[in-house]
Amino acid sequence: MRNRMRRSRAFIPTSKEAPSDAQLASHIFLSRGGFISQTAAGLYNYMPLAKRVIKKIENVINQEMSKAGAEETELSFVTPASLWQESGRIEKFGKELLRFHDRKENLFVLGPTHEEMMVDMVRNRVTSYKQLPLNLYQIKTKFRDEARPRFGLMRGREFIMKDGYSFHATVEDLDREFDAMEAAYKKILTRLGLEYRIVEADSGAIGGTGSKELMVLADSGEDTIAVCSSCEYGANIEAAARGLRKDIPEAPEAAFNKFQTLGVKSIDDLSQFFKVDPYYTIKTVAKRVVYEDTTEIVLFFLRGCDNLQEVKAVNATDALDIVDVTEEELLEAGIVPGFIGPLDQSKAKHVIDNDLKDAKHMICGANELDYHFVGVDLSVLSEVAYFADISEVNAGDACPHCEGELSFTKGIEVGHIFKLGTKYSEALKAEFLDENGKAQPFIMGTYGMGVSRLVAAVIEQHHDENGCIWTKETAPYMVNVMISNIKDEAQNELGESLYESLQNAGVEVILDDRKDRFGFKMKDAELIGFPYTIIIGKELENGQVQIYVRASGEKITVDKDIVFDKVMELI
RNA sequence: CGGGGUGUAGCUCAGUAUGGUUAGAGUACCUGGUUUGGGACCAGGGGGCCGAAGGUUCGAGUCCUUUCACCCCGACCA
Repeated sequence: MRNRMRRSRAFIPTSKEAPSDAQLASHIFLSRGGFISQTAAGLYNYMPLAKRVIKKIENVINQEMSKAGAEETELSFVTPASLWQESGRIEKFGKELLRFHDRKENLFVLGPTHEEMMVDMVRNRVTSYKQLPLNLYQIKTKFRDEARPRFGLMRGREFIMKDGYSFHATVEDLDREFDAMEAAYKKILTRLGLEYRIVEADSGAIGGTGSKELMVLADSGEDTIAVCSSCEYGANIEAAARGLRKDIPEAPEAAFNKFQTLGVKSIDDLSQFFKVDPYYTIKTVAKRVVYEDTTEIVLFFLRGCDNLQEVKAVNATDALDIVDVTEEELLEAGIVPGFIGPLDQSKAKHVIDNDLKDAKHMICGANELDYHFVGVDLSVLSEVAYFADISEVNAGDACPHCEGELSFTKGIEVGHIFKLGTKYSEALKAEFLDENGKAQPFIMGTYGMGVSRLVAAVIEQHHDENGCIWTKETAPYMVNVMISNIKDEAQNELGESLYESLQNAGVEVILDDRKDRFGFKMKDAELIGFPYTIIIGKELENGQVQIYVRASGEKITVDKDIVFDKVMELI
């Protein structure tokens, strides 16, 4: 049977040059390799090769979800805004929600995630604890009108995501399912051939607990994650915790006193002025904290050697957002920039880092121009002040779980799972009757995985200067049969017969039967990244062909009669 | 959403300070020929509303105004 998986007939528009705006390897090679084409900011067409890769990733996800007992669904992409009003998220999501009216002037949004839709589908249809648990998912295009889409498939406005939602009668059952989903996600990433890390994360605007992100490790990743050198601990820097500090510097002995410190404002100046380690100084970060309808100045206090982690700060203050504050605004509030200390609780709300609880021998601002206190003992504040974890971990800090050390690495967030609890089921009044006949809101979990982002992530982790290197489970074609010179009868004949026998054996194979020269076709094969290319060329005179292994770059010379068996063995 | 940049051939870009033949190059494409183990060579050829609208001018890719799009830094981002 003849088919069209011939390079001479296929639509695979490769090119030597990448779009001028492409920065990431995945963006460059997916564009050059004829996988994707851009239509507008953050919008891409998937050309045949990309579509094949996407299908392969989806297959792996479907298989593992099926094994884990989850059922596939597909919800409408256009969703009524009324559901978003019901959950209260229409305001929170803001401009990322693309809204529009239909001909009857009803308001709709393009689904950026489908909690509301899924809960709406299930409510009043699942009404008894006997019907639980339930795990439903879909793989579908999502749309988020990102303020700044970038990096090709990595961060588009339109993207494909697998989003799953589970419904439970008890918290224990949710915990069980959550662990099962984590295990399934690990299997998926392992099968796709990715090196990854599961990290603790901030649950963000969607709310919930037990938040974990699946990070594909790559230098180009947008997220910074802290990982332990000896145990499994890993966390997004937004949520990373640390153990007790071991090498505490020698404390400066001094009785409580006020010192004149002319013009000494920064931590650097301060530690030099008093010749003490910044560990014993108190850093103040003043911010304006934004709530739904008000804002206020909040002072965050940390050890001089630490930095404020803004996501933690937002969580600690229960705020919507945190923005910078100007010196003028501080002065207006009676606060003296450069000389702020935690001993005056009257001017603004204070949040003190946990690591400062009961700290002694400290140096801090005296809330008076050009004066600092030394020998400060913060235990006086233990009962009155508000303490929280607001500091960002540093490389070299101790692991919170073992004797190891934390270091930073970059990751691409390809999955996020967390426990929603009853947030949406309560808002949408989705309830079931429990064993006592009492109405209870569903206890929910949610499990997301970025399919189109995974396409990019595979390439970020697997490429070289010549192009893509697809893993076995992601390759658009496993074998590329290349006829070096199509005018050569013998080469042609062998190419055609190998092409056919591999197809009959169920191998995904493409035949490069183009009239181009050897070098051109090799470069093209490397750019696209087929795992194996059978080179039928000059060596055929000696009855031999070569198998080019894309990942290693090696060329295995084999007798033409055993090449089929050899390939079947390799793949 | 703030700050900046760029729009000229399918793609990558010159040309715009100082307005003036028929708007260029490389690459890709078509024809013919030579070539066939690392993105070949020779010859010929097609391809453009110079992002859009308005204006200044005898004359605008070039100057002015408006607008749209795309990109970069930041903010944002289940």
